[in-house]
Amino acid sequence: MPDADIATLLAFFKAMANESRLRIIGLVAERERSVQELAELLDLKEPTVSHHLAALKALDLLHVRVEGVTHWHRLRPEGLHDFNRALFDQKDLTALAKPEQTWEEKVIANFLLPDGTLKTLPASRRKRWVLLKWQMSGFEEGRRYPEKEVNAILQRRHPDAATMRREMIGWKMLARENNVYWRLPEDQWEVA
Amino acid sequence: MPDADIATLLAFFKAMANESRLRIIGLVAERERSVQELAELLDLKEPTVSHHLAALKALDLLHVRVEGVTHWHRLRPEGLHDFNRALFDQKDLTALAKPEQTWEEKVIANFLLPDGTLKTLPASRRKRWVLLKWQMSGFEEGRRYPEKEVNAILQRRHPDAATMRREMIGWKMLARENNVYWRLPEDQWEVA
DNA sequence: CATCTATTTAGATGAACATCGACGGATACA
DNA sequence: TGTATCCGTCGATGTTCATCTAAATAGATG
Repeated sequence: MPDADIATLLAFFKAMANESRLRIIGLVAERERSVQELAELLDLKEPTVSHHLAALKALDLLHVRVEGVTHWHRLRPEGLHDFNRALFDQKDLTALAKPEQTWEEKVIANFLLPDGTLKTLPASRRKRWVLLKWQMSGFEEGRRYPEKEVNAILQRRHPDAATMRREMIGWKMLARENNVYWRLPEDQWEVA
Repeated sequence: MPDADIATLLAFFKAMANESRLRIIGLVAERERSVQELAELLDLKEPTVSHHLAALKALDLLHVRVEGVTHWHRLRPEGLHDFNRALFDQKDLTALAKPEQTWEEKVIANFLLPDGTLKTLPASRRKRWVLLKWQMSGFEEGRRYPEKEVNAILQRRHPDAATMRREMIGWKMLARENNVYWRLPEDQWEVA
């Protein structure tokens, strides 16, 4: 864990903010434990324990050794120490204030592949609007774009340029006349 | 914080397991902040921020300076460091396993009045079994008890000695012959 | 293959809690 | 004394999550 972004810390704290999971951590810190052993000690049903173990595994806090049908779990203490360092030096702490990834930024991050193109166009009307707004950075105000150029710009992100173009016009981000397009001022864009 | 009991840690993690509170911590780590300033920065209403600040104050994580009607909050970093030490030293960690008041101990605690007698005999078969096991500490192995003495011992906890006596025999904790009773070895007791 | 055991998945339920609007208390200031 | 500002309390509302039961999976064993 290089630096502590708020989402990572939040996930960690949520995992620890539960008595059952805390006690599981205590138990698997001592020695290997099976699911049913934990269930017995905690007075919970196996599915519940399994659920908690999955949460801890998702944070890479556990090591699992499978022996037949039995799963032996033990603590990976390095996992905890990573979080420890991430949290408690002051520099990282004030950084918690900054990283507000807004909802829109999260939407974009979620649909973006490593190569910078979009996985899909979201089904949700509002998310599609976010991605269209985002793509408007490809257009300068005061310039006129022939349809071929509009398509080329949009296809850098996703092949279905026709849909994106049409919706951009619907939201009044782009205007068209005689197959020539131009960017409208941002304060005239409609909002989702 | 002398040593990390599970309840204290749990309270701390619950406080941190929330994005708004984490971001508040980041903001008040930088400098003093008023409630409305935080509300603005977090895009929340004042009552919500007030609620979160109360949670952090309850853990003694904040310092508040009142200036007229404005409350300036800043982080008390020592607060965080206390929790840090409590958690991440290995000895304390496995200690999380111990404070198990086990389920059985909780059952006993729940049915016990301050004077050491039982409120009632639990309706649940399994809980009644726990309380019978617990009362077996009144009997020594290798000794023989006339019925009158058995009743006297049991009535120290609850007046219905007959029921308890009968069930102890059913669970093979006690054996009887000719109205004389004796304690059976613990590994022969049946379990609920 | 049939069966048993250890675990996981899926879906339902209930409790805890984050957030809000409405209101009230306190301080400052005209 | 009235009014504006800042904050906390209260009650309502919707969401998140811990837990359970039922059922599915998967290895072991006969």
